[in-house]
Order: sequence, then C-alpha cells, then structure tokens
Amino acid sequence: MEPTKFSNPAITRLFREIAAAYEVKNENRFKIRAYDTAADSIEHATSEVKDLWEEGRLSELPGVGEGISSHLDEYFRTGKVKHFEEIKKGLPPGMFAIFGLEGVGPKRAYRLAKELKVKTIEDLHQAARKGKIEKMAGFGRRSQELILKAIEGREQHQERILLPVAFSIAERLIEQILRLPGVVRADPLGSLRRMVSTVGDIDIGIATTKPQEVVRAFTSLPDVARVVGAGGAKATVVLKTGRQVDIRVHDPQGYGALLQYFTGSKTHNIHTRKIANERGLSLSEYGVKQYKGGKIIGEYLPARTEEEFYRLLGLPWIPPELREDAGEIEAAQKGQLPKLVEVADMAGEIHVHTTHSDGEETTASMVEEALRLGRKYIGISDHAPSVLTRGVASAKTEILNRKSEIEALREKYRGRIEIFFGAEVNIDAQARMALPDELLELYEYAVGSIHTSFDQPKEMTTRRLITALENPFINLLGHPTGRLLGEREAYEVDWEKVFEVAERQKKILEINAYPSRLDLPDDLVRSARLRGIKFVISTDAHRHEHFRNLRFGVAVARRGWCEKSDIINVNEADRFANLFKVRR
DNA sequence: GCCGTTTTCGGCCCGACTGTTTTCAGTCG
Ligand SMILES: Nc1nc2c(ncn2[C@H]2C[C@H](O)[C@@H](COP(=O)(O)OP(=O)(O)OP(=O)(O)O)O2)c(=O)[nH]1
Ligand SMILES: [Mg+2]
Ligand SMILES: [Mg+2]
Ligand SMILES: [Zn+2]
Repeated sequence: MEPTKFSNPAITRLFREIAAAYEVKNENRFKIRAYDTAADSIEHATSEVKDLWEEGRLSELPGVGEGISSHLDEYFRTGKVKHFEEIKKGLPPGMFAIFGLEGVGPKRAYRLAKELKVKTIEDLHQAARKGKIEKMAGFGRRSQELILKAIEGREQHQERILLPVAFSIAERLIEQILRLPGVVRADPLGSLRRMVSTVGDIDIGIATTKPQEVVRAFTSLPDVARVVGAGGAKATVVLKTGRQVDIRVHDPQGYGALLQYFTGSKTHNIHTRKIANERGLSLSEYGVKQYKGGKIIGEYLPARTEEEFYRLLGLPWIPPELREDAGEIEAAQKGQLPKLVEVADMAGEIHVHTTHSDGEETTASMVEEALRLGRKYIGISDHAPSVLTRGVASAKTEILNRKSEIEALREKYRGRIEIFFGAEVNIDAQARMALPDELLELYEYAVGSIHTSFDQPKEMTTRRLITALENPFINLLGHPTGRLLGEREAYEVDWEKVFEVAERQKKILEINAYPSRLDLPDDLVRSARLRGIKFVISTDAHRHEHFRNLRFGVAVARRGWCEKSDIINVNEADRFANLFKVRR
C-alpha cells in the first residue's frame, strides 16, 4: 500500500530510499546516517511535515538542516526532487520495492534486484521458492528461508499496537519467562516502558545467571512461531500472532546498564553516549568504559541499577517517559527535570458516560464503581440531549430529570464521594455549540467536543474549537484532536491559535485516557503546558473497566512533562473547585 | 548532511547475530 503523497510516511519512505541508494553507492557513512536520522525524525513527528513547510518551520525537525530543507521545499512545490532522482539513477527500481523487508537492507536489495532481475516482492517470493537466492554468494539456505518467511508473514505484519494490548502480550510472556530456571527478573522495556502511545514490537529485558539457557528456552515457548535470530545475549522472534518480540539477557550485576540501553529511545541513547564520549567515557548495554583519543579502553564499570548508570555519567535518573532526546538530557544536566505527575496524585474525574447516552451502566453504577476505586469525586458528563431532534422544551425536561437523579445520588453518597453534573456538548459543523446557553446553564460544567464533520478545512475546525473555548459555559475541550489511533487521523487544526485562546480564556484541555485516543497527544500537551495551560485527565468511561485506563492518560501527561500542578483533577485541596469553577 | 556554553570545521553510539567471513560486511536493536 502506497502512502499518500506528501504525507509523513511518504517522506519517511523517500528518505529511507535515499539513504539506501547512497549506501549502495558507498557514499559517506554519515551522510547516509543523516538521511536515516531525518527519516526517524519525520516518522516520529506528530505534526505534518507539509504544515511545517507551509509555516517555514522545517528546521524545527531534528536532523533536518539546510540541505534537506531545500530538497523538501522542491518536493512540496514540484512533487519531485531532481537531486534525489540523480542519486537513484542507475539503480534497479526493483531494489526499492523489496528494500525494507525483514533482513533485506540496501545492499541485499540491490543485489537481489540486479542479479535475479527481481522487480516486485512477488518476484522475490518466486525466486526464493525456486531456490535461486541460496545460490547467490553471501546468501545461504537460512537467508533464503528467512526471506521466504518474511514475505509470507507480511500479510500478518501488523501496524503499531495500542499500549494496553502491548502490555497484555508482554505480561503474558513475562509470566512464562519468570518460570524459566535462572531468571531473576524480567521487564517490559523499549517504547512500552516509555509509555509511547503506540508500540511497534515487544522488548523484554531479562536478568539471569544462565543467559544461554534462557534464550534457548524462550525461543521454544509455545507462542513463538519462528526465530529470526538468537545468540548468547539476545533473541528476536515472531509470535504466532505475527508480533515481533526482542529479548535481551544479562547478568544481574550489570542489569542497570541493560535497562537503560533497552528502554531507549534510540535518540536518547545516542545523545547520552555522545555526552559520555565528551567526558572521556563510553556507554553500552554492558556498562561504562573509559574513552580516550577515540578509543574505548579498559574494563566495564557495571551498573546494577539505572540510577548508578546515570550517576556514572554525572546525571540524575531520568524518567523513561521523558527519554526521547527532546531536551530531557539538557534538563537533567541543569538539575531541571520536572517532578512528573503520578497516578497516585489523581483524585477524581469528570468525563464519564452512563445509560443516559452511550454508556453501558447506570449513573448509580458508575458512581459506585468510582467510589470503589477510591475516586474522591466523579463528574457525570453524558452527551447532551439533542435540541434538533426533540426540541428545546423536551431537551430541558430531560436535562432536569438527569439533574434530579444526580441530586438524589449526591444525598446518598454524601461524605463518601462528591458528584458533579455535567455534559459533553457537540460543537457542530457551523462552529456552534449544539445546546443553547439557556440549557447549557442548567449544568454545573460542560465539556465541548467535536463528534461530526472531521474533514473540514483547517481554518474551520480551528474556529470550531475556539468557539467552544470562548463560550462561558464550556469549561474544557474533550479529546481535542479527534484522532483514533489506528483508525482515524486527527483533524487539521492550527494548534497555536487554539492554545492562545485557551490560555487567554483560562480554559482547560482534556487528556483523554482512552487507549485509542490519548488525546491531547503528548507533544501537544507539552507545548500547551509551556503556555501555562492546565489539563484534566479523563477516562471517558463508558463502562466500569474503562476507569482502569487512567494510568494511560497519566502517562500522556508525563510524556508531556506535566507536574502535579499542571493537572486539575489531582488530590490537592480545592484545586478542582477553584480552577475548574464548577457552577452550583 | 547535520550541528555547536569548549567548535561554523570536524566530528558523528555501540554492540549482537548471520554468513562462509579467515578478519569482515550487512542488518538490526
Ligand atoms: N544505542 C542504540 N540503541 C538502540 C538502537 N536501536 C534501538 N536501540 C535501543 C533503544 C530502543 O528503545 C530499544 C528497542 O528498540 P526498538 O526498535 O524496539 O524501538 P522502540 O521500542 O523504542 O520503539 P518501537 O515501538 O518498537 O518502534 O533498543 C541504536 O541504533 N543504538
Ligand atoms: Mg520496541
Ligand atoms: Mg525491538
Ligand atoms: Zn466524546
């Protein structure tokens, strides 16, 4: 499937192809790396590169400098880049069709395309089945087999998965790993430990006194479909579900260094290693060595814990959620790391649905569950009744009915859990609130959200959000970007404008903890926070188990550098009432 | 090709596994 032209995936792919072409042509290694780094950077970017280009902000992308910026400029203006076409000239086009397949890098793609005249992945499949690959120099039976399996498994090769899905896969495996002889501990690492909103593969670190045996036992677990590679220090397997799992094994003495390495991110690791070099040290997953005149010397100083590892570098421990090389290393050097908000800081929540709208439980049942989970307060915010379909008078009756139900429950639960009466109100396609002010004022608070017409032009969607923020009855924006991970892109919005209004109006932005939303996304949380904007973390619960998602919302806040003071619904006296300004 | 409270030039992270490699290249984390 071709990515859409000018989209971030298309540009990522373009740069990977340039890096590959340069690799085949034996260009300078660091020039190749530069394109690869730019590709990484764009792959992880949450704003569209095309938008950044329009705003003249391309150089804000790490790894994108003058040269690449001017190529991108040509690309967006004309649809192609002359310089890139030059670079690819003389290379068989087939190499770009097969490059990127598991185990097929630039050089192998080139040789397969050239020597076997392979033009498509289907051609490569044929060649592998006919045994043509194993006859080539540098390839063997096993390489051919891996390529065959990679092609056959590519239908199964899934997209990135949501955090709770990744956690349940990891936990299931860790349970089995902990039963293996000689295993001291096992931890989910990589993007999972950093609580990235979506996870590519499952990375697990294992502390053990018997590395070889553990790798052997792990690769023979029943969930494993095939072994991509395995040795004395690590293994890569593909599960029967098609999901890749990487393990690293290490003796318990140096496990801190392994934790640090395997947690990543890649860019965080490279940056810490660079700083180490400047201080005459060299870092790896095994610990810290001396580094003099460009040479790594001596023995490893092992680090049992991550704290020890970072201390050897002269840095405080850095929370995994921050390890994206987005300023956390500089902050650590200056002793200015934020004290991040924690799950234990959370006190209550205010975005909850019941059977009055699309929830699956009654109001009483949701209140009871919130109490059981130790919430100090709960705000019920069902979708408001539609004035369009039932008229103002009928809608008003409905709202008042819901309100008296809340008041009765408030009596019943007095002293145990506080209950607020709110609504989630649509912002319609014409940038109007779906309820008139006379009905909005019946509620104690209201969440403004977009639920229709996602494809409007950027200016219009921006205006819709701003309209909501400027409405005195709307306290916060719900799931502000509208993204549904793996299903739907965020709508196009000028966030700087929206944040400006939120800041001026002292309005709140929701961090929706529902795993396919995680909205506001972490990078936007971070820029909104810099303006002093506050957040509410909401589970948007439609049934009991959704309350459990709170930790994913807290993770987004942490990845957005939020401290307790940035969050409204934390356990601090009067914070909610004062800052949220509930109307009674 | 990128990037900078030691630099606008001269560096750029470091190691595991595979293959047929007898000393290293390719690919990946
Ligand atoms: N030093 C160093 N570490 C790396 C490199 N590539 C990967 N790592 C480390 C840091 C990564 O977080 C960790 C796991 O690698 P993955 O490829 O699984 O990436 P990660 O889990 O961060 O993201 P993912 O969700 O899997 O795409 O291994 C590298 O080139 N150098
Ligand atoms: Mg990973
Ligand atoms: Mg991995
Ligand atoms: Zn909603």
